[in-house]
Amino acid sequence: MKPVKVSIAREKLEQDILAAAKRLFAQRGFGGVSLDHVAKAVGASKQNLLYYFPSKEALYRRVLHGVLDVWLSYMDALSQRPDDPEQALREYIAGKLRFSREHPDDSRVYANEVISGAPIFAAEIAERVIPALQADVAIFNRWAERGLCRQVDGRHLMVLLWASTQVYADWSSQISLVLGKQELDEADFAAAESLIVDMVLRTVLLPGAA
Amino acid sequence: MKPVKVSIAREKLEQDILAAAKRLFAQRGFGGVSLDHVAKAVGASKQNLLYYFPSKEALYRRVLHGVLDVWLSYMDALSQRPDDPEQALREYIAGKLRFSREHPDDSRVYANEVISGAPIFAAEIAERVIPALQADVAIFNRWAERGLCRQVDGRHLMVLLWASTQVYADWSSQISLVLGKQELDEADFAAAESLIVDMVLRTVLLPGAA
DNA sequence: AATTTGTTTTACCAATTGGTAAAAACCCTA
DNA sequence: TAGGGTTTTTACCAATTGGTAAAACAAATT
Repeated sequence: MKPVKVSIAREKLEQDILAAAKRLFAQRGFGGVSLDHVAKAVGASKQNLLYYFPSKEALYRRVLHGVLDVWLSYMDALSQRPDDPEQALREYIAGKLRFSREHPDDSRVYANEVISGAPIFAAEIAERVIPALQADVAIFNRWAERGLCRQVDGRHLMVLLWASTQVYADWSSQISLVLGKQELDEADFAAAESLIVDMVLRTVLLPGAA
Repeated sequence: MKPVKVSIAREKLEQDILAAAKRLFAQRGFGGVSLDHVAKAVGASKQNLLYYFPSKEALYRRVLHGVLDVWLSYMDALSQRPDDPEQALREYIAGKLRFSREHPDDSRVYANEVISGAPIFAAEIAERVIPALQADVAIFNRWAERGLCRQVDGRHLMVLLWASTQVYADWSSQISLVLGKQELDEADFAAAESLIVDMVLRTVLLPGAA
């Protein structure tokens, strides 16, 4: 078994291509991006790009795979605090909003794929996202059973959490218009976080809890 | 001033083209759709299509314009009940979810445009959506002033309402996976509505109110 | 220095892209 | 039924699309 040797230069160009492709796919979707766009964005030739990624779909899959890695890495906050729903939810929401802030293009690529009906990534979503989600839902249900929180449909609650946090990445252009500024800043994300946390805790926590 | 005479056939084909274009733009975005796709979908030739719509962008603008009409028509529920926040919000949420259910492609076309940064429709969004939104926010603020509801940032609340209702159109493929069914049905929308209404009312209504 | 391996460039390709020009067919009314 | 306007078809076009084949170049190994 030969060790896979990869030169620094190769690694770098490959990463550059992936980064440029992510930005373009986020903005224009799969169909709106040509290999030539991506190649020009990194100062390489289309044929050189095709040496690294054998087809446009292969490139897209690689981008999407990386996006899903990032997306999922922000999703395991619930399991970190299995006995404290309030803190767990606070951290989950904060994490998801941080994802929107730090990785808006990842969010947009993902959103584009999902809006299109996930023609290419349905299988991987089913294999990787759904189990992660079901784990989170299970945590909810355990809290409810133990009397730590109210009974709510965890699946719809998760959908609502995704929607209300990722909208600050995917819809940032429109939200900027709404807020009357060029782009969203820290204060906007803080305001969003406090509203979402407030809503979710009011809904999920027991009336008695402070 | 000649009366604009339009034959039935013409009207029909034009509407067919717009409908097919909407479906395709919803699924693949602007860049992912070719005039030939649209033409084939309605059984016409590309050149015939270009007789009705002089360019691809013109077609897209017409589709988007219609989408915005529909989108806005579901947005004025708040002003209908200026003295009853609870009922107004219930109806607003119900209406927005109905929009997601009845016009998912409109929602997706709009989402695609916004995710792309609204390159073509930023001006029209600023002219038509933002005023409508500001009117809604003003209604909120008046309620709060009159002591009918709690003080919340109406702009972020509206964003949250858009996000949590439209996600049931734009992300229906993923939500279906989450719920383990082929497509969303009435019960799913009812569950979503009850959760969203519950959350929003808990957040917006005064503690004293029933 | 020669050879192997890895990378980039040059030269193509057929199909598709958005769009134009003009001829042909259609339809209504005088 | 002839004419005029409306709609559709035919015939193009240059540019771009994703992709292939092979030659040229570069880097490491012997």
